[in-house]
Amino acid sequence: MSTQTEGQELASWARMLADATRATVCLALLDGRAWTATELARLAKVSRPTISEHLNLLVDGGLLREVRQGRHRYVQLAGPDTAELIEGLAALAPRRTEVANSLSAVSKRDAFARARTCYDHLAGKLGVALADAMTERGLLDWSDGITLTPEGSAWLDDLGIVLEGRNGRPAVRSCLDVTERRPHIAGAVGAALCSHALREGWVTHIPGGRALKVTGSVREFGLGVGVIRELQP
Amino acid sequence: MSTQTEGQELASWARMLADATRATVCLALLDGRAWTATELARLAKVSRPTISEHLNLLVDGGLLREVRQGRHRYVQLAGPDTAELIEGLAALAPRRTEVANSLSAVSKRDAFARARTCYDHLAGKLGVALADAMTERGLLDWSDGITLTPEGSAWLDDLGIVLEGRNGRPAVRSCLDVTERRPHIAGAVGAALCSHALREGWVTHIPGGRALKVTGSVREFGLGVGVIRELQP
DNA sequence: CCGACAGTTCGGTGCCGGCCTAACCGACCG
DNA sequence: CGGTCGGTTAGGCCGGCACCGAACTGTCGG
Repeated sequence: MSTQTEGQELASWARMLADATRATVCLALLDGRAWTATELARLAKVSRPTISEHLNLLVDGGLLREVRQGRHRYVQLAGPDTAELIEGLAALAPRRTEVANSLSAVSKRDAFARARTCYDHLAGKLGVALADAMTERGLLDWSDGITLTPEGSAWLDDLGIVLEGRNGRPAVRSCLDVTERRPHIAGAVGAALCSHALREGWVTHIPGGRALKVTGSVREFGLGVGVIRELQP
Repeated sequence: MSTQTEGQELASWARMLADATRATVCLALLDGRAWTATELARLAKVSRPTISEHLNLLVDGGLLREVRQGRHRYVQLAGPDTAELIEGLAALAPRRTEVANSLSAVSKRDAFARARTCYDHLAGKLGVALADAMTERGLLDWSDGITLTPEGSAWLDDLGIVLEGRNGRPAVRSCLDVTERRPHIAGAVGAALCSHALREGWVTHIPGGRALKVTGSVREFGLGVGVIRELQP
């Protein structure tokens, strides 16, 4: 366990993200969807052979998981833990001041900050507000890590939410929000809440990104009207 | 805020750690001390010109801070936040199964797991046990992030611990323990507790690493005898 | 002053890795 | 079956960068 061999491992791991193309891919994959190789090539503005090599590297490194279907190679983050890892890093990495000049860029960024998906759960002001509301109503217990209280479980039942097959995944996990810098809800419950909200139409995807449009129905989540107003343009 | 430019930033940041030599340096610096360039060159087994370039890169990148004194160039982690970042990454990076074969390696690793410093605070079983004990006695409040309760502040006073000049640093912060995978206490309080324990001789450095020798006096921290016995060889 | 020592600058070398084009394989589709 | 399209393989190019030795700057101690 010399510092040197440790260094080797840390470095070889960091190298996976130390390339602009690969980093772009991983960031894109944070939307939780499976992308095809060509889609990613177009996104990262490189040729298909190039993206192919990068994907090999990331899959071999265990960061990505792939599914071959016919002539397509679908690739996605290896799992929730991997997603958390990328998320965390992106949140930690010192952010250079980003200048949003054009009007459309500004509104886009605002929408992103208001509400979006983060891998498979809700994030942005919406995600943080949801976590706050749940805490306030005694649905979450933060005393030791973070857990769902009995009231929390009952609440999920009321909403008709069932946690489907989570193999060993923690029911609820906190995840540092990239824009808010405060925790929001991840884990199996986070995923279930997100898919429920989408299924019920409480939030809908804004095409071309991870940003979400928030409807008044999110009050079903126990959010106050004032909060909800802030989540809308 | 395109995914592409984000990728650039994440990548350029990750590149700092994507070299075995630089990673080794950062890991070594986790002990919180300031090292000279030559020491690091010897540790990483590279020439002095080479280490000089690496240090330039890390300092420019904001990961390291340097102090020039006479003909020496002392370098250390830029700050607590940077240390947390490296720590976090090292904890997250998938660990290959490390085989400790020799007897001395085993006992070394055990000592490291039992008690050590982590940047400027206590870690290992000791760190986690301390956090547990403080929580149990109502000195810490985990309901919103983590804070010191009034009882906690009083306890610090009793021990004669004063928090010196912490410019904007959170009083108490939780930090994921690399070996235990459970939180221990960092932040200004963590640093104060650590330096107090060292000053009082409750723990002492085992030469040649970050590992600590634990004496019975740590009961002053409110640890049970059973716990303390586990912390000793 | 004159060595000894810490660190840097400079030039040069070698290699690795990211990228491309061209050619190929295999799946799907009329 | 022939065309199209997604993906991979092969080969070659280029740039960057990690490294070193040698020479230089600057500091400290006799």
